[in-house]
Amino acid sequence: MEKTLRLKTAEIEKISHLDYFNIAISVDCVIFCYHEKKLKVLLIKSDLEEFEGLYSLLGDLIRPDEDLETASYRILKDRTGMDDVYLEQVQAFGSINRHPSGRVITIAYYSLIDIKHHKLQLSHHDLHWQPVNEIKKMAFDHKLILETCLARLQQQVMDYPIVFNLLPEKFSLRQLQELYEAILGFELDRRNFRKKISIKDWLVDIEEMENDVPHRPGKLYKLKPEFKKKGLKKKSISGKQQAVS
Amino acid sequence: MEKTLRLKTAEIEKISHLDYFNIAISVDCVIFCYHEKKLKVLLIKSDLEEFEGLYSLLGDLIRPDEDLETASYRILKDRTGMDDVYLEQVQAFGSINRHPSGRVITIAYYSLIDIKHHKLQLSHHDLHWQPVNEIKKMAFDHKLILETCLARLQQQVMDYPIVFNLLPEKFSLRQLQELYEAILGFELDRRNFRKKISIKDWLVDIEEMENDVPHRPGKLYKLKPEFKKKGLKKKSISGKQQAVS
DNA sequence: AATAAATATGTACCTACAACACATTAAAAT
DNA sequence: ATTTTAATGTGTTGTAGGTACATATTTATT
Repeated sequence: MEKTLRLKTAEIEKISHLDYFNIAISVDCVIFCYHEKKLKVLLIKSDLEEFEGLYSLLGDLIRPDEDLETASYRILKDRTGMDDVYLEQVQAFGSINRHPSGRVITIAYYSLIDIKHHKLQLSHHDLHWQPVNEIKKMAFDHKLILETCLARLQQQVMDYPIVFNLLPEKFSLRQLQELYEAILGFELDRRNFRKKISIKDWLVDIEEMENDVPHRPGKLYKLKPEFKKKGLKKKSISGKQQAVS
Repeated sequence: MEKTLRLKTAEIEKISHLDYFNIAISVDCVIFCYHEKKLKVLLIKSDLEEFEGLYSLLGDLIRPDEDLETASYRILKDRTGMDDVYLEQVQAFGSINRHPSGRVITIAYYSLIDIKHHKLQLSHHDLHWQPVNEIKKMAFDHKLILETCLARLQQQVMDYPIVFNLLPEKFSLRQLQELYEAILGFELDRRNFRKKISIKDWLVDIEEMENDVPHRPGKLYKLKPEFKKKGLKKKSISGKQQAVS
């Protein structure tokens, strides 16, 4: 930041039309949902001719009056009508030629939304929920961004209670396990999964049973209220507290 | 990226002097070293009047012809003369008012360098190695950035062989443990630490002994060659492979 | 030769995880 | 009404790793 440090406001204005400011900054959102037992991502058809027929993530340039999170939430709100969701920054992507029309550095976020709570104008906007494991090619470097965000989600999913946006209020352990399998991409042992989850102490047994299943109904659970919404707590290292200052 | 998507090059030029491009992008590097049994960070005295007397991280605006990593390595090279180091992106910081002179979004990297291998012009440039646990206030939001990067380093240090840049080629297990304690901020049990490290299988016993210590000398070790330089491998989840496509 | 201080290694206990088996319940089929 | 089916719910065992803790060994110092 040294060079920037030395700039007074007047100087900033002087160079603001120079090359340094010919870099645009965007936010791209990997919006996950869970539908038909699959993990899906919200995509939009690219209308850049370079990427004809390909889909891209939802994103937009950052506006001067909004910070990064605000920009991400704006995109989410615009596209899904929802803003009460889990959202996390993953990484910045800044290869020189990642955007064919100019230099654009993008900051990737992922979020998890309940497909039932939102009203998409899917018909209007070339918007499309695509199962993640069926995606082959995407516009820009968005395939890489998607994979990076998915990997991050997979890392966090067992440690933090973040996926409950993707399920209805009340759910069975089977539903939860199927969701985890969709996210992780492999099958889990039912007994071990239940043990793992019960140790976490994230759920409340609400003393109700499934009633719409064609077999023995399972118990229904809710996420404990203290974990609702943005429930990311950092794990402590080695059981002890770290100290910075 | 929808808006960006729709831009042709000509359109980009048209709006390139508008507000959207009045955001500057920088890279800030948290450069760690290990010296006198302390974890230290390379800082530079701020000469912004708003931050008189405070230090800031080393950073610079990103140039149009370089990607994010290149910019980080440039800063490292300029400031320390070294480019053969571990470097990792941590997070972007983009609060609206984080920079008093204008809108600057910054992408934070951290790196680990061996203080003995570099030639700083400490006297010239107001550069200064500051122990991390003695830092109280910094310019901009750099205290937050530092803490975020330190937390990331602390997360990774036990899982990946990344800290060996900070030690001489040959080192004893005691030296290594002291380094870990400096990074983590708390003491470790000697016997358990040695066990943990030996399980990792990162080190080679080079059949030499310390000879400059005023007590019983310990064995010396080297990092296995396959982990030299940038040795970050992602751990698999739950022992199985993930699949995206 | 005795002392001090650090190295080097080992044990016991507990927790977590993976692989695996069996009894129970409710719906569906006979 | 009884049997069958398919899922739920709960164990057990073996293994690996983590934490707490003790003892013997080696070198320099006194």
